[in-house]
Amino acid sequence: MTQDAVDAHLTRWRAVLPDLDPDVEAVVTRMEHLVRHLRRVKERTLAEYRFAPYEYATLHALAGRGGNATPSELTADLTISAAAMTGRLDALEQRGYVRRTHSAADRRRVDVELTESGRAAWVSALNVQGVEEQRILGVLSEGELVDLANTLRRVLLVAEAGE
Amino acid sequence: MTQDAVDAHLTRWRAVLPDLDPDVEAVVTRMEHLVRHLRRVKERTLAEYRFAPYEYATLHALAGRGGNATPSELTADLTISAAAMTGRLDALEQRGYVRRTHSAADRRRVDVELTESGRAAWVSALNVQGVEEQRILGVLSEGELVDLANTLRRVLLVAEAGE
DNA sequence: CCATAGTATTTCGGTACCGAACTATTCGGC
DNA sequence: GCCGAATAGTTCGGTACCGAAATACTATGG
Repeated sequence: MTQDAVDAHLTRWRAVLPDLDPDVEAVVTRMEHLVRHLRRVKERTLAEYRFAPYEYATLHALAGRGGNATPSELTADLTISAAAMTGRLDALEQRGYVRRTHSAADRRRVDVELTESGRAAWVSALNVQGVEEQRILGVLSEGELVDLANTLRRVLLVAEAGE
Repeated sequence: MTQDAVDAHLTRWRAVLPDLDPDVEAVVTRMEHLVRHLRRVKERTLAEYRFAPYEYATLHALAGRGGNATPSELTADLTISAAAMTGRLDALEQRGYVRRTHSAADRRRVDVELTESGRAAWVSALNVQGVEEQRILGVLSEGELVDLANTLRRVLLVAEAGE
């Protein structure tokens, strides 16, 4: 079987740390590599659409809530600080992708709305998303892919339970 | 089968984007969640040892090279900018964890050396690493774990080939 | 050997982020 | 109804990062 970068990584580290479990380490490190790979490809794609990753992520979260949300909701969805969200919305408002209005019902709150131009920008970048995911996971058969998804669910449930 | 956070995520997004492949999306999103989960647990652990994540990562890279390396090597290993590495080494030198000396052979170069105190700090934090990885992957049998590692290798090889 | 090109590292200017302090508004108990 | 506690959002001070310019040195071609 051909070696990947993680096999090399493991060989190197086993010399320094003989005690680590090679299979556990291999699984964790491969997931880290795959996630980073997809993130990089995504960032390159977004750059073509003149998007910073955080700008796209914010529009994506807003679109996921139907184009209307409060800063708090977006802050929670993206797990960033409230201060960071203020900065992101300032920039997106500047570019005309979102609109902020004080809520009439509760004047502490702000309603963030995706503009037409914001939605158009999001969709155009979205349409090329997922291509790389399909490409790399396409090496697996449909059955293998489903098995993989189910195996990862079992692991994630343990992770979530330990929070 | 019990639902995890990703099942909920998928249900929510399929309403907005009917075209996405649920199995591909499930695998990718679960890997992202697992990697983030492990990163968070690790950061919490490191905080107990008064380590910022980037400080530990730098010592770890240095230890992985036997305790001696140049800033360029560490920069490449961690894929950060050279400027960032200068800042990290400044901080680590301040805390007495590394020592910088001008290389005698090539005076442009700097030799970074892990001090005794630096190695001790690294080892103490290292000893509790991997516990969470073992815990969540412990739900799989040894055979399932090996299968998972091999499946991910196949996927990662495709990712690496596409660079 | 000298000029030029190349390399290793640091410095500089600017950005996104976080936690904490602050402002404006609403809620809850008396 | 009023006052203190709670909540939504923004502002502020500080940090780690990046890309580019600067610095210091080494290699190379004539």
